[in-house]
Amino acid sequence: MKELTIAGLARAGGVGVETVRYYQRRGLLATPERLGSMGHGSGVRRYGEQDVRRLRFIRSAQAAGFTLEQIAELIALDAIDDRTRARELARERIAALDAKIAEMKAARNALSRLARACDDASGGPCPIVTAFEPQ
Amino acid sequence: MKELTIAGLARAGGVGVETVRYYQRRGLLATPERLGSMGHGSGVRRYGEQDVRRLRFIRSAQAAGFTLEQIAELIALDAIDDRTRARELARERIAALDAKIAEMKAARNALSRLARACDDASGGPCPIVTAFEPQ
DNA sequence: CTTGACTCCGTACCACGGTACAGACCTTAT
DNA sequence: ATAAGGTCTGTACCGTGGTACGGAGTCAAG
Repeated sequence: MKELTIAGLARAGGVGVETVRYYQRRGLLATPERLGSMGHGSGVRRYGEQDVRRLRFIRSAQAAGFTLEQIAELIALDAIDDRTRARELARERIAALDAKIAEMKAARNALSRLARACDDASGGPCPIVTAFEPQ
Repeated sequence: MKELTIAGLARAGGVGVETVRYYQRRGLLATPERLGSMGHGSGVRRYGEQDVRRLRFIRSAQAAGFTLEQIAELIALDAIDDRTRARELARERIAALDAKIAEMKAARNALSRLARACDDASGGPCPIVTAFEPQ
């Protein structure tokens, strides 16, 4: 069941070994017992499917704009099944995401205008600094 | 023409005074001469429309995901009217923006699904940690 | 002509999310 | 049995974009 070393876990999650350790320090990933032929305290830690899923969840939640602290909270909420708070966090994130998406679309259009202005008026001016002005 | 003090400029740009100074240190904003009744070197710096526009440009460009270093480059390009490089930067940013927008929309939908799943199945499980898994 | 607010300048510090060692230990292949 | 290469722990450091602070100077109103 637990066959991966930390490097395998990191690879499966698309992160570096140091990042896995960092997440452990932050309490986002468990730190299993070291187990080896020499009994307690020696040997190497092993990781399994659960850990890979957890790691991938962290990355996805990050992509959704959650901070590591919020992700820690989500994981804790999942453990105790606190749906009310989870919904609250999700809805807050959705609102923030919607705002950010709108902002980025506006920026995208401003840039598009800039590029077109540069292409078109091959003799005229290309005022970069005004490219973001409203209309 | 130049009537604003640094606090006025900061207010006009929606940032703090310390942020204006930081941008000056980074070379994004000019640092006009101090001028006062006591001649050279004394007095207070004054800012005008140009500075306000520049400051607003910086904020917009930031919203578009440019780093302060890239913004410095854009400003320099504007000064020397290097349209080729400006177009290049704009197109790179547009591509990055499109990718990011798509990613955020996906995240938004995943969260939306999660919230609905929580609302609906009032008796079943609310698996937050699985909400981001593919499909 | 003082008082209070603002400016200037330098330097220090902050959060965030890692990344990079060093030095000891463990495991595996040869 | 040994050498190569991965692991473990602790601590230090990094880039980005600010934010805070101390002490001196300056300005504007009363």
